[in-house]
Amino acid sequence: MRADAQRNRERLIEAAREVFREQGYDASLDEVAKRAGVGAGTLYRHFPSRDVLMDAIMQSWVDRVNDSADKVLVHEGEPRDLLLAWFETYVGLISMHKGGPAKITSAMGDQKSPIVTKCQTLAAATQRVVDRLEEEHALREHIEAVQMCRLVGGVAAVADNSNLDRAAVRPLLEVIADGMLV
Amino acid sequence: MRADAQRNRERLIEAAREVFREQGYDASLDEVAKRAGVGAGTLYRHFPSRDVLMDAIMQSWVDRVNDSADKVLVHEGEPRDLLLAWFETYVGLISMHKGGPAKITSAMGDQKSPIVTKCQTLAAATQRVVDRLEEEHALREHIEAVQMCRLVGGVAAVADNSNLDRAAVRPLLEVIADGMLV
DNA sequence: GAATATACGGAGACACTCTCCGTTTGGCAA
DNA sequence: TTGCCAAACGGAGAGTGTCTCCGTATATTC
Repeated sequence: MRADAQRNRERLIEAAREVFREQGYDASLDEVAKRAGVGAGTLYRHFPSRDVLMDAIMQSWVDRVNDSADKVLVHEGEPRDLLLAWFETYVGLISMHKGGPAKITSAMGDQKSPIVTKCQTLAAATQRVVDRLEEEHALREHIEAVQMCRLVGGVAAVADNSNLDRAAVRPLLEVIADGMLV
Repeated sequence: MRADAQRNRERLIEAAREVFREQGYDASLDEVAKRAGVGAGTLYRHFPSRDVLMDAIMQSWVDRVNDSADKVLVHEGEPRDLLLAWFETYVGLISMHKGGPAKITSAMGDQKSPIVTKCQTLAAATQRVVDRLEEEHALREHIEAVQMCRLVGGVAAVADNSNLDRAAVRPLLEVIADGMLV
């Protein structure tokens, strides 16, 4: 890749991160291009769709997901606490941008989505939590990581849309946890 | 209201019903106006926003919600079956249009939403189910109807976005039910 | 330093929302 | 029945956003 192309790509990602954080996932892409100081054509050449741009933004996020799972899994204690800690972490991770929860959760399981890799990262991290709980025989049968992602993602999407705070989300997560634990 | 205004209003609702069913909640409103054979101005005079139009479409739906709750409540049997029957009914009711689940669920609890009345109808129907289950002492403590609506609505939204079928939704609803029952 | 592939920029086509205002019409009073 | 006018209509067009096309500029290679 040419040096100027590389530079523009990075500027665009940085600008998009800013704009999306300020205005949510629906922000104008022309605004992103303008803020990056490039033409609209340049943006669309690098990132043919909003989703591809989103995916690029989230590179550093992948590391954060894995770190968070590590952190949750070192905690010793009740399975219920572990599971709830992961749920709250999960909600936090997918709620970085307005509209994020719905976007990510609806891509969950769709192999053709531009953000598959992100979903797989999340699913894999959740799988680690599931594995741990299964070792401890704490989970009911037939509970799969993808179901966890969908349920918790659904709650996160509702919370995102309705501007619910942590306190309102907690009991919803508790219901899900209680429905999954023996 | 003048006779022509009344007629146009009805035509618009009918056209919107069609267009939204075909193209989802995001369909073009100009298309609705065109299909109804009226100008855009007429549409916006009758229905200042998409939500107000949505609300009008759903008039007949209110009756359906109440009928459905009646039907579910006559069934004798295990509390779990009753609850799951209501959940599946609920998902069906809010999934009539693409984008409906997210729309309805995010308006749940927002007093300023143009579709409050619809949400209240749903919440009231759910409350009837909650009341029945509480009579039977089948529910855990601190379970509220609005939480049920949010959880089940979240699942419905995910299913809507990801095109999940009934079979994939069922286990998610079971987790929620098990998390709520004693 | 010339040649060439690569990338840039932004004008503009297209789509959608919503408003404004000149025109038309339904309904009532005489 | 007629004439009036408030009520309602329609659609052009302004505002905003998406995305493409292609003439121009520049990084890289030899």
